[in-house]
Amino acid sequence: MIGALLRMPVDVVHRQMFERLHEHGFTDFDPAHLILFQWPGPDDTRPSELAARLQISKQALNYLLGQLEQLGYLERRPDPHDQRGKRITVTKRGRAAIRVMRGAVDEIERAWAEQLGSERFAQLKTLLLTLNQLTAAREPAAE
Amino acid sequence: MIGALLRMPVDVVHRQMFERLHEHGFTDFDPAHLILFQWPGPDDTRPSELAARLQISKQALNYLLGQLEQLGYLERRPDPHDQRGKRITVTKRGRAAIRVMRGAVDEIERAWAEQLGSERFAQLKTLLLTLNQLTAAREPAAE
DNA sequence: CGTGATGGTAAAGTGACTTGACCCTATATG
DNA sequence: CATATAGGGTCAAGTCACTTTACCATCACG
Repeated sequence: MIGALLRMPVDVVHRQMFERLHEHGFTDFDPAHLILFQWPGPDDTRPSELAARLQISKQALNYLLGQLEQLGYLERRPDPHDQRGKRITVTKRGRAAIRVMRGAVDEIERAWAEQLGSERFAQLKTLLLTLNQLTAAREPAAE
Repeated sequence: MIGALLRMPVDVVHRQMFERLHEHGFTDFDPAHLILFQWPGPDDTRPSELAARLQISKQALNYLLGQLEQLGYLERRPDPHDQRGKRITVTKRGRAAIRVMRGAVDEIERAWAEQLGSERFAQLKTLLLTLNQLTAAREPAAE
């Protein structure tokens, strides 16, 4: 049952993000694009590096990059240090969308802090953080 | 960043479940099937009711039910009280798989309780639970 | 009864992926 | 220097968990 307990807040965050994105006119942003903007975001990273981090194939990433480039959220430009490679650059529009998403998350956090009380909410965050660190220690991230 | 904090434990639970399922010979169980076995499980429910609960279309559910029936995890039998309807019945094999999944979750919970200390883990669960209740109150579940 | 709602299914389409094959450039080795 | 091998990226085709559309069968009701 802990699975549901954890899953539900994630859903709430996602819903809030899309609600706010929609309100701010980012109606072309798709749920599938979210994965790309997970912390710390795609700015100034190489596609293959990002694909590895996100645990999807280079092709799948490229497919999403193509959409997001066409929508004007980011650009793929040649890597100056490696003739083979590209680097992803988040555009102004992309940064604006990120701000909206971060704002939505902040909003949720404030609401939760208010409902739980700020010290209990701080506890929750600390507990989740240590849990992350503990399990991250046991499961070395893909290199 | 709270998104990542919440998402990661969910992933850990899923990975553990599939590891254990695999070890117990349920190698044909697919990640897509997981949604069907979310609490409280599909046993003795009608397909359309379950589809509504899971927020997917009746057709999508039926597609998954077909697979799981073929794999012997459950059966669709006519509803005795309604000639139109069916009822889902979890088979012996299905119940065995559920036991393995629940066991995997228990295992994770014990590990976390050990790492965080049992009273801090209890705190975490309580906090998540109240968070769920609070947000559930604000967002009435689909009827 | 018959009319509209409800439960289920068949068929076709969609889209986010995967696998496989390939090109180009970089790096290492003889 | 030459050549092999590895790494970064892309094109093409296939897969599969869905959705949309359309439809049949049964139920509840006036």
